[in-house]
Amino acid sequence: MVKVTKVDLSPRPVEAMSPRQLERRGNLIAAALALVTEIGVERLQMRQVSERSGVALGTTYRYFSSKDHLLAAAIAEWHHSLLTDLVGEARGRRAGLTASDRMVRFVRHGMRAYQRQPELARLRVSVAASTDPFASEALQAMAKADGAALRAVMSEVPPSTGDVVRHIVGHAWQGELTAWVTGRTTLDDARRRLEDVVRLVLTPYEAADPAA
Amino acid sequence: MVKVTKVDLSPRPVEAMSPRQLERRGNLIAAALALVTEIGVERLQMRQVSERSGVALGTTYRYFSSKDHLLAAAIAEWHHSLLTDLVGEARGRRAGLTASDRMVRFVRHGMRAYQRQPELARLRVSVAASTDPFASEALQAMAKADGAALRAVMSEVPPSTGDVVRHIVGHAWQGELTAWVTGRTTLDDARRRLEDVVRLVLTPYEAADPAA
DNA sequence: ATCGCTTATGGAACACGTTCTACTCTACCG
DNA sequence: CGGTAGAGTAGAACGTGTTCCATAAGCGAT
Repeated sequence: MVKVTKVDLSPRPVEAMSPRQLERRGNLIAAALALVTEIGVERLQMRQVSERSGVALGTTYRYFSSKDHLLAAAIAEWHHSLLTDLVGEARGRRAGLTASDRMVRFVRHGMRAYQRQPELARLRVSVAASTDPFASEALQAMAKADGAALRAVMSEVPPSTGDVVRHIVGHAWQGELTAWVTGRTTLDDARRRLEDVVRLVLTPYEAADPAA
Repeated sequence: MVKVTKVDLSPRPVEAMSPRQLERRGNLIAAALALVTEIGVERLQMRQVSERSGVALGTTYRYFSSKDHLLAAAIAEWHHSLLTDLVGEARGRRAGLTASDRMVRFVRHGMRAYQRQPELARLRVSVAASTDPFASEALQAMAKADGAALRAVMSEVPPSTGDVVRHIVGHAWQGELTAWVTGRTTLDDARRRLEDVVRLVLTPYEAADPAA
């Protein structure tokens, strides 16, 4: 008798994984990140990732629905730790700076981080348009973390417009990064334009009481 | 005796093509566009495109360096005609509207066009991150046309800040489109947010003399 | 310990973008 | 005209993401 209904082979939610499985998952992500910084997204192959993390190729697809999904998880992880750094930095020098100044520093440091790891910038860009639902989910989580970080940096901007401002900065960041890694602009121009955007959109809050 | 240097097989510039070649090129782009709207980017295959346009597969690659290049050329063409429409529309109702209002209408109509052709929205998004130099070139041209159109719609905004505003709107547009086609947001939310962005960034010019 | 289920493994198989090969066709130069 | 270079054609071949299959572990319930 032949099995009529196939077993579900799409990735299980992370929360439902055993420790052993979480470890495998972590290894896959770590291997992907390492390989990306070593040889670049373009040359990264799923076969390498699974080999390096000691997992069979087929099994990799039980953890990540696609290459995009794996890459999205990888960049999300890195980006998350970057954000924590940046927020920590910003928190340190809160006093005496306007929201605009703090935000400019924030994105400047962020851009520098990507400058140091251009392959990760490429990774972020290459994954941003993925239509894999699991990858989308990971990207959405990343955008949410972004939003929280930006909110922390512009505490004095009221939530209503702050929301819009966050989208503006987020989109501009992504857009300039994309333009850079695809060779449509230089990194300096991208950085400059992103800072211009921040300033334009935050100058109304220049005069807000910075001591508040 | 074996040939040591291969013949150059990268696409020749459009200006240097014979009429016969321009026609083939046009057929390829038209076939690609038609197929995208019929079956979607995801299912489009180079073999189909070349078959439908009566060109050998290998030859296709003498006109376009990659699938991305072809798709970029295709969406650029469509987007260009969309822009012309939108600018025409906007020109018609110039009187009595602020830059902000005109721009809101502009992006609203633009979004509606993509709503009517969701596959083309997907196409635009899927091609935006391409690293193929020829595709990049096409995208850069598209961005330039975008800029010109936006400039036309916000004639009363001074060039210095207008430049930044154009980048903001352009990035936000692309970003919201991306979020939509990847299922991270609904079309309504995307449209709303894009309009919010436009308004936030153009309200300083609300008071500017609309009769100017 | 043993059944019975799920999960993992190794490797073959498949799909589609891209490249290669051998051949034909066309245009032009003498 | 005949010969040659370039451009096109049909289709095989190759690489890599993804899927499939047969088999082997892992592991909770009896």
